Amino acid sequence: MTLTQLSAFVLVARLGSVKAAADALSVSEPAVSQAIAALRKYLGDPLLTRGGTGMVMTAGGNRLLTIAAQMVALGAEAEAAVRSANGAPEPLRLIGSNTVVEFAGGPLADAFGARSSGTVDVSVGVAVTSEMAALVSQRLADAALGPDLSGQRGIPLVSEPVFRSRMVVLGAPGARFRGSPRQWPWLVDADATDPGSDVARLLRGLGVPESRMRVFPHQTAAWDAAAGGAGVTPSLAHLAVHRTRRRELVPLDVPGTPMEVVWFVTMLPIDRRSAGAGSLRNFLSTPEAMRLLREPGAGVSPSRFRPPVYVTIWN
Amino acid sequence: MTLTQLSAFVLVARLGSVKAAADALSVSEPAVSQAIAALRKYLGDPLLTRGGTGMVMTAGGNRLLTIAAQMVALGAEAEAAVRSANGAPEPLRLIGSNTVVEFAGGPLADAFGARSSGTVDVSVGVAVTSEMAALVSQRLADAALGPDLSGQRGIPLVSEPVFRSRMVVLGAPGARFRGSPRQWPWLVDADATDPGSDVARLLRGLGVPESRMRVFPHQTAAWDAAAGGAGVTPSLAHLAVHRTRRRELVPLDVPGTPMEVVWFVTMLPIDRRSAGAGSLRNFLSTPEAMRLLREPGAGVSPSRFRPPVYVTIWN
DNA sequence: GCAGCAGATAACCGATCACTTAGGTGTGCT
DNA sequence: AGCACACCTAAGTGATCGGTTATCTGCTGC
Repeated sequence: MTLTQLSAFVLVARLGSVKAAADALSVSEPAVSQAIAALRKYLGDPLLTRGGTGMVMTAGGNRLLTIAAQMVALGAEAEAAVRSANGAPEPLRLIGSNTVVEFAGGPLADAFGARSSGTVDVSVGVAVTSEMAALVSQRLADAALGPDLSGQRGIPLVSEPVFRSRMVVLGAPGARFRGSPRQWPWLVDADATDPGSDVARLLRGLGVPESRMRVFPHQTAAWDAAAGGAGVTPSLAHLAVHRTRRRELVPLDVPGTPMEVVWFVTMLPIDRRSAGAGSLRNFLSTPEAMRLLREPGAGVSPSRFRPPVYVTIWN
Repeated sequence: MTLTQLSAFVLVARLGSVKAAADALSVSEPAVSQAIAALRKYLGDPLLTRGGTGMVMTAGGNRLLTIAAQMVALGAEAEAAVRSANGAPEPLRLIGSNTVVEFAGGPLADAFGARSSGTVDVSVGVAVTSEMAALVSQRLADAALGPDLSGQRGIPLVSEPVFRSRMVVLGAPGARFRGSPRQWPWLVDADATDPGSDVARLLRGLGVPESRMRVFPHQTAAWDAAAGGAGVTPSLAHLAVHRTRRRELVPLDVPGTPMEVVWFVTMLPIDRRSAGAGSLRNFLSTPEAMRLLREPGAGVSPSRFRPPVYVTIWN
């Protein structure tokens, strides 16, 4: 399986014809035909078969197309990235759990990018707790914002606390729920699906079964639903302060809460750290960064906005 | 540049040593050394240089690492995907603009997945309007939910209206803003950064400059900020109905609003459509789907939850 | 039934890949 | 200085890649 074979396949799939692909690549038709044949043999799947009008993909071919298209594109990207590396701003990849990124990701990236004008290019990603350590130690991310990761066996990482808060359980002022907390309807954000998150820990401690949870794409949506009386929602106290102050939501008396929560920043040891990562570390201990972490939901300017990407481990 | 060369590079970068990588691959040390040499020559960058302790990456090497790691992983994934294609559920990729996915993505995927139990595997992605047509026509997505895409030159796509709403501008009941709308503080979601979106069209029409916009990661966060009096926010009327009913937000009198907005579903023509895509099309005209589109923010069950991914074109 | 077309197969060829063994070179340590 | 270690380079080898031309096969349309 080579990249040339894959790009031949992608082209045939898109154009629906071997001949057309051969013309596009300006090679002979058998060259393309053989590339496909090699893939077929290697993967043990016909991938494309002759149909009445053009080539038609098998189920396997369909799967391959999306992946192969990415590989081909990445190949080109790799070349471009390396060639333009000198003089370009240093990329800095910051990952965090869902909640952290939702509230602090954008503003942090915005502020840090502005401060180190043009020399670093910050991007923010959402990652699962269990993969954070690996992502940082394998240099696929420069810093992780989330729980303490220093204890990992054999991986030399440095975790430092940057922020403390308390997790409480909120509900609409009027609403009453029956039975013990484990029977209440729990409205949670995506963090709850990450077993290593603080929310998941709290829910496990209370014995809440999956059937009593509804997952919302982000914390703010869960608050909205809770304010409408649909259930209760676990939340960091400082993030919901506007809601609690206006009494749209009030803290409920739930065993185990308020729960102490600490956010750590995790990086490689100082001597293996990139310059950008080092100055991010410094930035995180400034009052400005503290304020951004504490104050929920400030928007960023359009030119700086970048959607967070879900990062998973590419082993 | 071959996949074997790239995986050798990734391994050396991770282990920090050519020898260690060679051992891990159980080949001789020069084999790895030469793979790196070939990459160096091809890309014209040292990538890794000898440093006091272990190999240290150049700027170019750093860029290459992230991309190469993905390529290697995708290679393995491609094999697995094709090999397990028979009998596995058909993957169905639905893309939409930011707002659509935020409110309707999860519930739609949840409901459609449940209805066609086990035979399709729905995943939802966010895409930019300008890339939607290409993504669908190149079969990198099966359906797009967003504006009408049928007019594109030469690309045979079918767009059908599935939903109508009106876009209004909302603000906190008490708040007063000075001057003309173009000088107000506008709190927008990520859709506003997509020039093809309805929000961007509205803002352009009003002549709002970038400097007067603050971008929030999602619409709900923008509402929150607007309810706090920080500015005004454009929004689809039906999505904000809870807020307007509770009078946390009220519609403002802005020229050009309310603006008619229609969501279309775009797919390949019927004869080129996959089975899953066809039944998704049918599902979208059921009352259940209509209800999901109309009613904002229902959560999904934890086992079904999947974070939306940002999809871009892989050329 | 047959021409015409598109794709597969065959036979062949030079270039490169991936790997080996052998020897050269740079760096850190005692 | 000299040793040890890790990396690089050289030379050689079989396998495969990527390409060609020529030929075969299967389908479509008339």
